[in-house]
Amino acid sequence: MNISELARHLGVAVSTVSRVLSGNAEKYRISEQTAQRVRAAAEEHQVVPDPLGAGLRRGRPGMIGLLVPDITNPFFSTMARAIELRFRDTGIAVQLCDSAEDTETELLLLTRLLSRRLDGLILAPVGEVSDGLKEAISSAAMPIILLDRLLPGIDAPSVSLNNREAGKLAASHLLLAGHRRLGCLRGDPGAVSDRERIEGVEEALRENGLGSDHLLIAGEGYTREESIAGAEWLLSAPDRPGALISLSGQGVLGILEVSRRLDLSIPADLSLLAFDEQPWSALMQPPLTTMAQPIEKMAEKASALLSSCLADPESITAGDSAVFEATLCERESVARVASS
Amino acid sequence: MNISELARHLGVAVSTVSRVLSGNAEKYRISEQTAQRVRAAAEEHQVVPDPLGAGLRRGRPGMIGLLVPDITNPFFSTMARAIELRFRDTGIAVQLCDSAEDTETELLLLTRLLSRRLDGLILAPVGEVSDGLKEAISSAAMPIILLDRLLPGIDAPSVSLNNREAGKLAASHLLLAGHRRLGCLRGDPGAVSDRERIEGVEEALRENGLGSDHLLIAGEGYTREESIAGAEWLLSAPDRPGALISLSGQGVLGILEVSRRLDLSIPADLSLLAFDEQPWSALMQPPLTTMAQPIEKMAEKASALLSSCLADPESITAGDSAVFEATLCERESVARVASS
DNA sequence: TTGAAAGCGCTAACAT
DNA sequence: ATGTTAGCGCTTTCAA
Repeated sequence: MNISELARHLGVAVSTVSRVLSGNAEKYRISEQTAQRVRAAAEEHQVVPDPLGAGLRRGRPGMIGLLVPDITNPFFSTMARAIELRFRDTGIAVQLCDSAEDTETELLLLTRLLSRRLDGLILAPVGEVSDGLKEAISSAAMPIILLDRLLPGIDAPSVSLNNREAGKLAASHLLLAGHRRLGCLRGDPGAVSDRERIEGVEEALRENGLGSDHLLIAGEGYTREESIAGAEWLLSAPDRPGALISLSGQGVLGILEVSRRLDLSIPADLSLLAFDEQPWSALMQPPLTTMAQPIEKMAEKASALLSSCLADPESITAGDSAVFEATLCERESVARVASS
Repeated sequence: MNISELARHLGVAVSTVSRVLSGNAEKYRISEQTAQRVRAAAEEHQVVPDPLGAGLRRGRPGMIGLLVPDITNPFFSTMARAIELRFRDTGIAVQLCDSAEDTETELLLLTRLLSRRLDGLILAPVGEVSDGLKEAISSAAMPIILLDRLLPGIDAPSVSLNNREAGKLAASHLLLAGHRRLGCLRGDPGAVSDRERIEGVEEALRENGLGSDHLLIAGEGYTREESIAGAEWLLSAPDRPGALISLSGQGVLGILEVSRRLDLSIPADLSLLAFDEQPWSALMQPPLTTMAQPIEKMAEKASALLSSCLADPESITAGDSAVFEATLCERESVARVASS
């Protein structure tokens, strides 16, 4: 049953029912008596205004899009949950899309999402900027919030980590422990976030009077195979780094697998610091030292930014972007060594 | 720009544009020339039929709902990804909802999803059946596929694991290794899936001439705290089991944490077998013996069932439900002991 | 305080 | 092979 039928059933006008069920009874000064009657009948017959009709009329479907590179990554699934929860109360649904860390898929999905005339979009991009992506985002008819990995040259409100500082913090921790040769396993070589983290690492090295010849970088992607390949390269280098930083949450698994294969003991032979705190981080042997991101807070902030845009599209600009700080979780995968 | 404007722009009827852009050019014998012209113009002006209008007219929004208990659980996020991918090509979007393993939230979300008049719904329930849930599902106006945790008394097509057999397989493995006292850490005590797994365990015990006094069961939920509490109870029992089965993917983390705290070494002091293969399972110390579920295949099957329902609601009944088998991944967390 | 009616963008039945 | 048009369910302006 839809609201017109309900209206006929009650002998009132559709508009009255609409006003009551959309919570505008007060605004239109519907008599308390009528309102009650409508609500009761709606309850009884399980009548809810069809979002399709309402959306069409309003010009907004009451739905936002969420495009992430990998919902399987705890980082993004945690965000997805927080975002859905946050918008639930507003009566706004979340449409999920997963680009599988692939830029082409990402562009395809983004285009579709944009053509769906959603209320807005939270985009956690793969990280590489193409002309197509730039074009799509800048010509978008809906508010877009960038999440996690920013896109240089794209001017949109965003929520991200202070990657440079996080990288610096990580490297400093390793340097302070006496390490002098560092290795970084990154995810996507094109992603700014990883690049910024590496810049932070380099800055820490510099402050310790060390040049970039003390830093090895590898990694061509986020998959298990790519992580393993990168880790292999790092750990079989002639002058093997004594400490590794995994710049992505998944990368550390590759490092662990390879170090086991090469019979390198952590932290005796190799110190390890991994970005992203995971449920299993503390349960590894040894427990992993990690850089934790305030995932929920970031998701919350992204949701808040988008909410503001929905209320008033002009209220938020790229200037309102938020940057969060990572925190070091010291455990036992980093060993103190005599600095040579 | 919408299709009416485009039609005016081209000097053709809206219906023509509609027919071309909905891929029905052939069916309506639109001339190739006109079709080309429309397609080109649509491309140029980035015109896509508004799903809201189309959905309203068709009576279907071109969207399915996906309600999971915890998108943060790799089991469900992997499924979510597979499902979204599968429906992407059909042009059907996926609305994500997370019930946070809470039955009340679940019912609320389910009610909302049902009132959204979606094309269909894939429901991975928390596991407990309430009257409200039963009522909601049976009176639903859209096809619903149950995923993973079934609901007794609810007659809907479903995709699940052969939990009984999986439980039996797990227990047999432990018994064959010489263990005689087993412990199970379950998630939700109300969920059938866990109950069936436990039945399988009991069956294996029985076949080995052992009564249920050889089995300890604990666990009140899926959170870290609940897992730890359950593990603590199991491991501090007077006659502590020599082998534990984690019935949920997360539970094993609780067991690991508690066994470490109690200074129990795995597998020397305690054998461990965990349901669900995780990216980190093989990288634990020792590598974990697990029961792997064919997640992608299950997601694929659920999608296929729902697709069939969308094509013809009558084509699928509860009888078409699919049951998958788990496979044992033998690693090193189970020790062979002298059976007493 | 409530009702009538227009129209959101689209598709499909009907008309030509 | 294409055009005309009704109407999907709703909200909101205008009228009373």
